[in-house]
Amino acid sequence: MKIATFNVNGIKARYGAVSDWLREDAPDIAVLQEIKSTDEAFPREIAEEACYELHTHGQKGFNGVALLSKTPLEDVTRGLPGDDADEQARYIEGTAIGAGGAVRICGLYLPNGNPAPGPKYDYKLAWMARLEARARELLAAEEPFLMTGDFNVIPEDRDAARPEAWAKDALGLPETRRAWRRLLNLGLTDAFRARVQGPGHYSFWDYQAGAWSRNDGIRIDHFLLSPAVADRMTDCTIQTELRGREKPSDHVPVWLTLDA
DNA sequence: ATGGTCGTTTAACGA
Repeated sequence: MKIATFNVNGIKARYGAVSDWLREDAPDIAVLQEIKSTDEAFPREIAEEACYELHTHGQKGFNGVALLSKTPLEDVTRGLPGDDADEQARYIEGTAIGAGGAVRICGLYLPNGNPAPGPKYDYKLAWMARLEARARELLAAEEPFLMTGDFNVIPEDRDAARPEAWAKDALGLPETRRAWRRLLNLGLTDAFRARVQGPGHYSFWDYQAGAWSRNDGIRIDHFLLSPAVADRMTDCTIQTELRGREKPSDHVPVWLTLDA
């Protein structure tokens, strides 16, 4: 089973790119972020024409996440538990039933948090604490799961071309990295880092200042795997090539392959 | 130190 996460930066602007990607690369499950669309305005035919079941959790103009699956997902839920007043569409879960067993897919678009310090950074840290609580629940239930999406977290210096440029940014601040390590310390696996240790592997390049042409990137799109799912991983790769195409997103897909 | 680029929505705001 192949699962891909992709921050598309607007599903309408990326209609052609995402449509081509689904047909050519055919993930079994696609986890999308920043659809920037309401559920009603989402172009459903992008999924239907490529034979995907579609589940969206959108809002007008900003944020928004989606799950696309070749086979039906069970128990789809929307929103991250822990704050009933949170109106931002950043989280969706569904259970995939594969030959290797059931996996709970948690798709997320973690808050950017800039400027830091400030209320937006407070919201990011509170959101990360809620994500940790959700991970604890799933671990306690012994439910195999993965959390994937745009985490807006640069885990370590090797995950940025210029780490010094991010040291005081909400994506790279020590408190952000501590919250990330709390997730790892629960026993979750950073899938890409379990496969590749070296520097120079990124998933985002800013549109500005020729960041892509200078390979001035950061790795912020991740897969975190529960122990049972980590045991099933056979590969994890970044589809860097997509960033060089016409009218790209500023993020590229990250892929996870599980046995069966 | 500033501005540089996109997407959504149409004057800024978010990233």
